[in-house]
Amino acid sequence: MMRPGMPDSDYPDVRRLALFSEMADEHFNALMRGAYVQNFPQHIELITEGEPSDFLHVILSGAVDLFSVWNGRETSMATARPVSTFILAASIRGAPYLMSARTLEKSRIALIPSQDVRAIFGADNVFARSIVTELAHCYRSVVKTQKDLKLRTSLERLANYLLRQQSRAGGETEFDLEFEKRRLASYLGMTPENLSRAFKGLQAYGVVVQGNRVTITDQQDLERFAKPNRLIDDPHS
Amino acid sequence: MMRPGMPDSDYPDVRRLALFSEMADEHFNALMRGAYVQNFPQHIELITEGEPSDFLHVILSGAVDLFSVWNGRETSMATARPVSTFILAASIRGAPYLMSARTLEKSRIALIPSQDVRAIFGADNVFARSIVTELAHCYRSVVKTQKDLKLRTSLERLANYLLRQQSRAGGETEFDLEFEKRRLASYLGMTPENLSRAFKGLQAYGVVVQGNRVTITDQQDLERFAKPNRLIDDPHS
DNA sequence: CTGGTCGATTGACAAATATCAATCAAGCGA
DNA sequence: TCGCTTGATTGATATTTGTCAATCGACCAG
Repeated sequence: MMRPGMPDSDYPDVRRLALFSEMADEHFNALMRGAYVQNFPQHIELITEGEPSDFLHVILSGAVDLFSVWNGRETSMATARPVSTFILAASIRGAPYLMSARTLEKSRIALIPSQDVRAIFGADNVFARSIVTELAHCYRSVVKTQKDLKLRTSLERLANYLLRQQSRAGGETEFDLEFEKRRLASYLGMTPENLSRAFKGLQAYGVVVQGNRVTITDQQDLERFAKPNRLIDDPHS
Repeated sequence: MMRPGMPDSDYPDVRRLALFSEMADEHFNALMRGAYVQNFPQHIELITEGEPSDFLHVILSGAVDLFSVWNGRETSMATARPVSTFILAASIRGAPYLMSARTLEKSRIALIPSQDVRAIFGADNVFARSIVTELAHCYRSVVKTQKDLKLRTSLERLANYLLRQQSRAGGETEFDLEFEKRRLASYLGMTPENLSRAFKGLQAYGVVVQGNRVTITDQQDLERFAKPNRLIDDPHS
């Protein structure tokens, strides 16, 4: 592993995160000095659930899948994309990871020792406030996902997912799925076979899929079916 | 509504919560002075999802159901029992509630203005740290619930739920379900009809149910089926 | 006591979802 | 280019779960 000392060139990207953007320079620099940066190839397991959490992770480039396993079954819980942190809660609590993490592609990851995070947290009120905001946001995200899972059928989940992606892509009629369909299926809580059928089922509402490319020919119609709701689908509210 | 000023007699109960137990007296008292306390009858809706969150709620006695609604469907997300807080995340962020809340029985609830919480948060580092700990705990709880939902069948969820309840009840062979079966069903993500059948299905593993009373005649056997896991079922880890 | 109400249970059936096996199609290295 | 591998799709089928209707049973008010 590399020795502490994140390259200065990575500072601005990290600094731009809401979690770090408001804190004092002095404290930010202290955090960065203790951090490692590593480049990982595709399909590397970064974190195994159950292990003690020693680092806060910041993904600088690439993509990371957060997943969980039980009794031989596996499910994708979330995807971390640059630039964002993951497993903040475990770091803060010093508790074991609840999720595993693996790279979906070649990824550049910064590792900030959890003890440093906790130390700076005590020294910098602004940082403390940012952590609270971030944690509250994470919590609300999971609650939304849980509502999605419990209140909707798989077809409805897919329809709303597509609308959210479309919105993320700037509202364009056409956009690309950001990852493999098998992972999307797992994320949405269904099998790959069922995802295929669900896409077919949405043809009736103007959804066309060719490979990774999705076209929404009649957004109104899809929305009438999907009934998106800001308390589930709006990532910011 | 009562005027601010929580009765002094309620102070100790609130103070005992991890969220408030470490903070300075001065700040705690300031929070309490701005708080209201109200007694609510059974089946009163305290909070409606989507509304702005003006108060941090503390349940002093009784029980509160946190639930969500979408497209005419409803699901129970969690139960708040004394003494604990709920909707901390919404209060902190000043964001709309993601869940509704209703009393399950006659309940006594303290309402602490969110703005007071945010003010004291800025003034008291110890309190800030407690909030972070609490939020991280809440986040991890929801992640566990999501793993439970996505990785297990309804029969497995029920089996593990019973083992958790048994543990909560001190590990006794016999214990009572803490709420209506229809709500339990909703909490576990199934219909009441299916819950009935699931209980029957667990007879094969030594589970006996009479009304609200559950007897686990062969814990080993039930555990072999349920395969409890600390990263899903341990509320503390 | 006696209806009446509400939740729990049961059975029959329908819908949703998963599983298994086969095939298809794109990407890639020799 | 040709196989080879991997993921996606499809069809057939099984399992799980939900729905609907009926009944049961506890509790409560009169």
